[in-house]
Amino acid sequence: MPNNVVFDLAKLRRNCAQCSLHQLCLPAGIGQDDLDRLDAIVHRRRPLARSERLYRIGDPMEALYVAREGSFKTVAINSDGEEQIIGFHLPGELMGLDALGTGLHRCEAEALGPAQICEVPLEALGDVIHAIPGLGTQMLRVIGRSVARDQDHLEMLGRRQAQERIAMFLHGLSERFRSLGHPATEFSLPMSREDIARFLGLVIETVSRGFTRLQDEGVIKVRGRQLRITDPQQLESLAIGPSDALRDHSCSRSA
Amino acid sequence: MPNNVVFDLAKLRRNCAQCSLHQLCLPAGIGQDDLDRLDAIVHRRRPLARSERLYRIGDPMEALYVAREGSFKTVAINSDGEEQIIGFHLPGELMGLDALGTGLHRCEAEALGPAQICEVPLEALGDVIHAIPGLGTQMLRVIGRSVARDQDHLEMLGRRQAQERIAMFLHGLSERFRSLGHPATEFSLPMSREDIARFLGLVIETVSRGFTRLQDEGVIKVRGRQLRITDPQQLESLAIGPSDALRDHSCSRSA
DNA sequence: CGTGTGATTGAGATGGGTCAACCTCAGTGG
DNA sequence: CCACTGAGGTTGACCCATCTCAATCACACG
Repeated sequence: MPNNVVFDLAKLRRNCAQCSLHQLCLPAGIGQDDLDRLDAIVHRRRPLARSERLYRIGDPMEALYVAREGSFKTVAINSDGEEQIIGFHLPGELMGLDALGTGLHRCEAEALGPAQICEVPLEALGDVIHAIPGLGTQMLRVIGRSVARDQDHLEMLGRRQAQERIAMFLHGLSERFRSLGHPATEFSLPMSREDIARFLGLVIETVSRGFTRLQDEGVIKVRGRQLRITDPQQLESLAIGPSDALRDHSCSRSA
Repeated sequence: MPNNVVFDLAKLRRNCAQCSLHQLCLPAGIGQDDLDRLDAIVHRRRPLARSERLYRIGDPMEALYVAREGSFKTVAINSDGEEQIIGFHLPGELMGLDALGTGLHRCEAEALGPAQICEVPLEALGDVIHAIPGLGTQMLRVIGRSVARDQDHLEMLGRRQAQERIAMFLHGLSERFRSLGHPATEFSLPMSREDIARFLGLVIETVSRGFTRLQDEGVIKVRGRQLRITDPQQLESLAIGPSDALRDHSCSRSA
């Protein structure tokens, strides 16, 4: 694979520019030197197959990972074997922060399909953070986004009805695809219904019924994992501020 | 109150040693110089009264905060005004990470009772992190613990029954009191039933019933906010691995 | 053309939400 | 000293969203 190192580096750099690492290294107008230094420490790993794991619960933290191709899920498993999906990670998104606290991973990261990743070894990271001004701040920002996502997730599990959760999930996924440059209204779900259910704190049948209902309402069109959002507006209003949406309707009629 | 500055600083340092900042600055055998430097940037603020807010949603991030006396809650409020409590913060625990991502706070931090805090101004923090080797790593560790707590919370909201949630909550609170050097089996709840409900993703009546039921089962004794854990063992087995506990019982009898 | 895995659908059971009454107690004022 | 008041907490009755259990479907794969 490393048949041509120069070519490889160039390709890597191009990739970094369009993955979440670009938010980690580029924004403050990073120089070419620093960029090279960063590129030099980023490892690639052999491709992963579906259901292969990047790390398991209890593994010592060795690196931060970025999905380069393919998607991942991070899963927490409690004492009685129940799984809770903590997050899904599309190409360009970060994984591995769960071990920051203890140095041991508390989740599993599992490929949802064939995948490739970039890996930033932990010890190298410390050096580079010190060497490149602003990188530490940037990294905090990336971590912060991850924290924010967890908190949105919390809010969703704490207060929302099944149907709202499903709408929020699809809407969020659509936005993430959009920001990756993929079509936002037609894509294929990288994860199973089971995974969705365990992410949303629901049971698979409820997810299935929710999809069917959204389809009956003309909001989406699903067939297996293939999804088309036929009424993005409506999906959005179901997702953000469900009662707002209702209020909007009634207000605009009465006012 | 700041009648004697020298005395004040000494007191502050003593306080830092026993609050979560000690995990942030002391562990790698930090020198006296660095400790002084850290002490110098830590602000105190005037005492806060019950229901006063440290920051509000949308406020720019200015500092990290540590509860010094009294407890806090951090609350997310969604589009239709529903509140989800993201976390409770006992003395020595950190607040303010929620703004790392965007630089704007996405939660409110509100004092549950009379409280005092220490404050680490953000810009000073950056300097000190660079100046004190190992502090950055330590800070990542503290952040990691906060992430871990959010993920436990997620797991709880996603998969657990009301009664398990309540047991987990009380058990976790008890552990935190223990690690603060307070009695772990008898304490007063810093938050209302309402707050507990909104933290657990339940309604207040369910929390109340849950308490009553735990009391009927002889696990706790509650009167208002005063709580005694009469059977810590049983509480723990309800909290961690509910079905394990059941399995244990039946196994130990049959095997 | 079976066989298995994932998804959908239906029917029935139930945990916990909703609504409403009531209790407890601290604070206040007569 | 007692009655009133209001906020927080408890309890009960009812109901519904979601879970459970089970049958069926869809489709990929050997």
